[in-house]
Amino acid sequence: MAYRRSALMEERLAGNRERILAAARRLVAEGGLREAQIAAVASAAGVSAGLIYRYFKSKGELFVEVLDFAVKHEIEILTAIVKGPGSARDRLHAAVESFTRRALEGPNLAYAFIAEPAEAEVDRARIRARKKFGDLFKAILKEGIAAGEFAQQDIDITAACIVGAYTEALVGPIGPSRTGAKDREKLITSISEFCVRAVSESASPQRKRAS
Amino acid sequence: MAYRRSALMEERLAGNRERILAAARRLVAEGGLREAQIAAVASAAGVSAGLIYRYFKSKGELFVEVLDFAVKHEIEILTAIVKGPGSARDRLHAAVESFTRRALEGPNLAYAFIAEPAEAEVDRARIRARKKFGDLFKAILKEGIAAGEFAQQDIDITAACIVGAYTEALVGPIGPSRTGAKDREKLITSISEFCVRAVSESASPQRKRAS
DNA sequence: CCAAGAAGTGAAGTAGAATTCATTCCTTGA
DNA sequence: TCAAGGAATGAATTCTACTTCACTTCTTGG
Repeated sequence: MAYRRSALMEERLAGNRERILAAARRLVAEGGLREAQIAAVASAAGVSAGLIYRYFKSKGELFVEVLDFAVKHEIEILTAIVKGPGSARDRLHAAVESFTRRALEGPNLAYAFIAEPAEAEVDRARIRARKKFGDLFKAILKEGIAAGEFAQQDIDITAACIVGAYTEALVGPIGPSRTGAKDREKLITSISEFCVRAVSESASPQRKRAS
Repeated sequence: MAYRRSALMEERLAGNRERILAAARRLVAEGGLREAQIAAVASAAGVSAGLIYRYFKSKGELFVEVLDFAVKHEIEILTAIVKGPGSARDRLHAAVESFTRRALEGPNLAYAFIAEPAEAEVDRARIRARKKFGDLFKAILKEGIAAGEFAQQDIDITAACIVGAYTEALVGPIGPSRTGAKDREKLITSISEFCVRAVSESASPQRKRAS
């Protein structure tokens, strides 16, 4: 027995792992999953391509971890809003606003997580993430409907519509190129207001004909 | 000169072309662009992979044609609704309902055409298509806002939100993917109503900020 | 029926990325 | 200091598609 992991070594290994993850995160944020190839990640992390496979079973697994990390952060923030004070309407508005604002700040990260196709594993992780986001919205919807703030509606479908609405509205601006900071605020506000209106009772009755 | 295309032959060739396109369409509808590889299309069309390149310059060109075909059909139907009679609200409802109903008949086709990224050429075609859909909704929105039926809002962003909402609810991971005909009607109705509510003035005035 | 030439084939060529693995470099404990 | 064995390397391999092309089959007009 001439070799055993020392605490120092253990730390160094953990450092490697973290550096690989950080590099992957950075590359995705900068250029989307497209640009985040194993060779590029390795080079950015200052390790060899082969080493990545000592820490992660596959490329997919690495990026599932990257995605989960970001989603976890996102969910924490949104959960705080959802469980926080205020009317359902205000919280819904705040949640959408918060999400879209951060999405616009790290464009490609959001794009990657929302729309960019990837390995089957990553896709599955993305679906889990979307479900989690949907669940948060469902919680607000349930309360809002119970409180009479929102119109009667199917919360599953509405939650899907909300996630879809802000996703689509974001994908345009964050996919191809960045939008100016000025338009950005407008975009954030418009999306949030769209979502709030969408769940609220309409002013004029649904039946109403052109007047 | 011992060979010249006869009318019969001409017809046969056109048939091949059509069969290739049909196979591509079917594969996309079933499994998205992912599943629609040249080899698979060839096999589904009953021709060799090589033959496809006699009819289409590249994979991208083939799928641009597939996309354009579907979009053209869709646009025609929606245009008729948009330019038809009725209040803006009714027409918006009808347009979303019409689109979602048909989308449910071929789920992934809609998704692939609206959301799934692909070859650069296909992406460009997709962006054109999206713009066309967006323009149709924008036309209704403009009229509805002018007529006082809808709330004041940014029509570009709203149009994107509408497209995103029904897309996600139809084929996204949150919405139900395979449902019975009974739920289907519910889904169609819920989505359409969501969209109409989303553009209409809310019953209770909306605060700009939680105060 | 035959030869010219198009239609059609599908295996080989390519290309871009992921993954492996023989080899080298390090760390550790005796 | 040394050797055992893990850590790290990166070129070679594998994988997965698209695309080409040398060859075969079919159609046509004489």
